[in-house]
Amino acid sequence: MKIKELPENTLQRLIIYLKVLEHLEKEKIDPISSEDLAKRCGVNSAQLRKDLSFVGNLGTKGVGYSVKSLKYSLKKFLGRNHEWNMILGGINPLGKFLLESSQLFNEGFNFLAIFDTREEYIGKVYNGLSVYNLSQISYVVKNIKVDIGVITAEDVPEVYLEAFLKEGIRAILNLSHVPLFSENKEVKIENFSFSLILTKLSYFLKICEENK
Amino acid sequence: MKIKELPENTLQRLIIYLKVLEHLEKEKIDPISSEDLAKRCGVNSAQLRKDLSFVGNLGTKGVGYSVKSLKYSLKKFLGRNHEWNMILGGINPLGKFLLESSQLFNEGFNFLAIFDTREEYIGKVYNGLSVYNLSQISYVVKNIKVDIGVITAEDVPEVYLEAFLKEGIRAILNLSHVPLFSENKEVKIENFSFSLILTKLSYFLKICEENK
DNA sequence: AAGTGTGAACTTTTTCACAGCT
DNA sequence: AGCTGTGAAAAAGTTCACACTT
Repeated sequence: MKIKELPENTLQRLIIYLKVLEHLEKEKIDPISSEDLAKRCGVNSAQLRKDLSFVGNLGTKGVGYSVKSLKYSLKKFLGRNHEWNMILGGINPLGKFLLESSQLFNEGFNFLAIFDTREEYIGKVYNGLSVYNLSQISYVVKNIKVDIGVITAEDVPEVYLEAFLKEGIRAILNLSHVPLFSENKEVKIENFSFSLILTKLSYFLKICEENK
Repeated sequence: MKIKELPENTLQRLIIYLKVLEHLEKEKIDPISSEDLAKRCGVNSAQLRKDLSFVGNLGTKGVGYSVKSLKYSLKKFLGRNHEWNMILGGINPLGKFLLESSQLFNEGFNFLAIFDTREEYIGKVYNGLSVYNLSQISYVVKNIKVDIGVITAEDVPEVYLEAFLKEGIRAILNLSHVPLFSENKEVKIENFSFSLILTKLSYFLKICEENK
């Protein structure tokens, strides 16, 4: 059944289901029906069941889903059942925030090193990690398997991307203000910025104002 | 032509086009063809032209698009041609980062007040703004038009949501770890967390490993 | 000659509705 | 009786391909 490729939107929703389930565990609601869970996730129940069918046959007919085991299945399916090694490109307030985030650490996303291109930052230590010169990345990364490269640098984000890809890093989170892309289909780049998501809201507000 | 409603994915892409155009302005490339711009935005040219057709007839046949005027049209269409007032719910490292972000400020997203439910934070000042008790929100917000409510609180994000909605705030950015939804179609809630976007990458990496 | 704007064809995603299990 | 899992139908989104403008 896993032949069909997972649509991007389904992936996004599966992650939301997981987040809501993690929250639900504390409320001792168990089992939960697709109807109930769907409502808490802002989707309809057919959608939720179809989405979950990509993961497997997880429910019990006539009963619903076990919160605990559904959460476990989703975590495993999403690759969140073990840890991932990350490096940071560019040290700045956002980078510092991520380095210090216990939430990310607890979810298995660990930073191993920091890189920067600006001389004045090389050698400084943040959250127990040294800042290395980006040009030295090959040496630093030689003995560790880096899974994810996070770019926070605002000056030359594309230089960090290039360096990361050259090291064979396939998964990139780009948090700079300029979206980055790669022709290479083996590489996955996620672009995010707060102004991007706030602009979605500003569009919504503009439409609201027009309809008055 | 504006009769048809804008698909969510089109909105997201329009914002990316805007971001790339802003970057492009510095490179003095002008005019630009849909082919060229599309490549820089990770989409195909038909998609880009179709997306832009929601905004209007912006190009010149046989020539392409003026970078400057396309940027301007997009900004206006997306509601980014003026300022928006925001309030923050919950003071913590992420909240502090957002308050201090000059990027957001420069793009017209301004924080006006901070709210929290925890006594020990009330009265403190961050980036020139006082922290008010959430229960006092009606008084504080009485004379200002709040456009966007940003929730960073990790303890009881739903309490902040409820308070914001009661004040008539229609646009919510929820950065807590638990996704929030509203039945009310007049309200737009954007849910985001770094672990959500990193989980997209962890899924990608898991699939990569399986195919080896 | 070059490149937009857009109906029409195609593809993907969502919703419906119900067979089938507990 | 209740609720899942899923084909089939409906809706939405993407790509094609070309008429048309500069």
